[in-house]
Amino acid sequence: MPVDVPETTLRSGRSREIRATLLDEIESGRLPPGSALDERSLAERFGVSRTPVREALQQLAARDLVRITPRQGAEVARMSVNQVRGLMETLAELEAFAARLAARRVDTALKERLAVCMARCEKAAASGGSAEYALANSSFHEAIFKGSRNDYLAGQLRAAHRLIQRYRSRDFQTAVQIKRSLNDHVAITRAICEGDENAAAEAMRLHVPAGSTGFSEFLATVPTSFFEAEPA
Amino acid sequence: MPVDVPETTLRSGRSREIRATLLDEIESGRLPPGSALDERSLAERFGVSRTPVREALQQLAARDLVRITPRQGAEVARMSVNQVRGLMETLAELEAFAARLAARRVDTALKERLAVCMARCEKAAASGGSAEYALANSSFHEAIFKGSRNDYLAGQLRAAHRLIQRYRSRDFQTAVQIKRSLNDHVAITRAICEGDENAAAEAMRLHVPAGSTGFSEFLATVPTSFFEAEPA
DNA sequence: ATTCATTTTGTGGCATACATTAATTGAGCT
DNA sequence: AGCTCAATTAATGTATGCCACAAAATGAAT
Repeated sequence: MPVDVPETTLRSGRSREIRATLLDEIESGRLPPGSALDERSLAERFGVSRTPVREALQQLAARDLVRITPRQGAEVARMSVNQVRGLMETLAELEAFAARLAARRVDTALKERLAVCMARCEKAAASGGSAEYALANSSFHEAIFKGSRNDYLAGQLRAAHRLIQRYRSRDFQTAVQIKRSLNDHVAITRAICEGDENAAAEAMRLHVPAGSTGFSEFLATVPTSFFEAEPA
Repeated sequence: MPVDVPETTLRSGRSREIRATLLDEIESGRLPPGSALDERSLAERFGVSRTPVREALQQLAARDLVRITPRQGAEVARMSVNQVRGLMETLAELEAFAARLAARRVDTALKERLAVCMARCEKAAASGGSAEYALANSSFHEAIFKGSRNDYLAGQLRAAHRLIQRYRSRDFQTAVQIKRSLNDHVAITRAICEGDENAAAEAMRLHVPAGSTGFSEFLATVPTSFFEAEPA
């Protein structure tokens, strides 16, 4: 089917574009865990052949966001309860370590970025928008990732967040949760700015709902269909 | 149609087979960082078309073992010195955390596995084989990964080891290094078996050449061609 | 001789066609 | 009717070819 006028002509990056779109839809929860990913449907939807779709799926599968069963197709990956627990446990530790490094290596640029993010969080908390606060919260954590000055660590943290995100989309629903989060942020920010590693790490560890008792509460909010049978 | 010898006819999993082979060759250092990965050459070498080769490369690229530059081809990924530093730093922390969890959750099965691995390490150290000790060392660490009872953490640790492995293939060359490693193992094993989390974590942190002063020594052993220019 | 524009060539990206296998359906039998 | 098994179907896996882009090679002008 010749597309008469080469309007696009940018014939590079189709696969990446598809991967990014699927990634966003999986992360946001529009494609919940267990959704079937039919190559033909996706190809038709994106107006391309199956080839770039397959490549996008392969890459997402290598990142554990998609599960490809040979000869049986692809679906949005499900995690077992134990996997979720392990991921949360590890995430808490990695976030705490990032906070520790940020405190160890803090400079004026980081302090300014944290101040900006905190202002944004407070504004979002005041306006009461749940989605708005979630975004502000992400920017706060991202600032700490960068502040750790450890690109590998930052990458691992982003990957872990991508995996857990869709299981957490129900966070920040209540004003109480937002208030608690904001208080934690204040403590974390102070510890980092004072260069107190241990305080920063400990404050962050408590902030992530895994070190504390929040995990069972958290699990209760996740639809059972999101979970995989145990052996994984 | 007679006279049709079915050759292999195991026509399923071509792509996975290729991926596994390339993974092994990258890990082992037979394909050092910077090696060009030409799709047509690889296809010819494996006796397949470019399609499964491409899929294997895409998956390896998603795991940061291969770098694909659009319209310019693939090569075995190089890391910048800063990336190596960050990876080692994170690896030390993750290993320490795994040791902590193993100490917290230790049972008789883990104690037995550790005893077996320690015996194997001592035997390898006595026989003096560098490659042999490296394998025994891996089994020791793997036992701790399993002992952490955290599959996600174990997976991240294995991935990190895969990334750093080819930069470390020159470890355990001298008897002094092996002796030091073995001493560390003794301390780690004792702490885990006693259920002393803090001691286990600290002993492991010192064991990984990153927390201690060993990093510059380590860097000195890596060929400069393995490194990427800084911005990454 | 050096530099810049042009052509050439090689390689990657995507589409299309074919092969293979798992799921499905329906006929035949108990 | 229920079950078994085979033919069909539908989807994945692989092969092949065309096209676009980037680096290398070539040639012209300064």
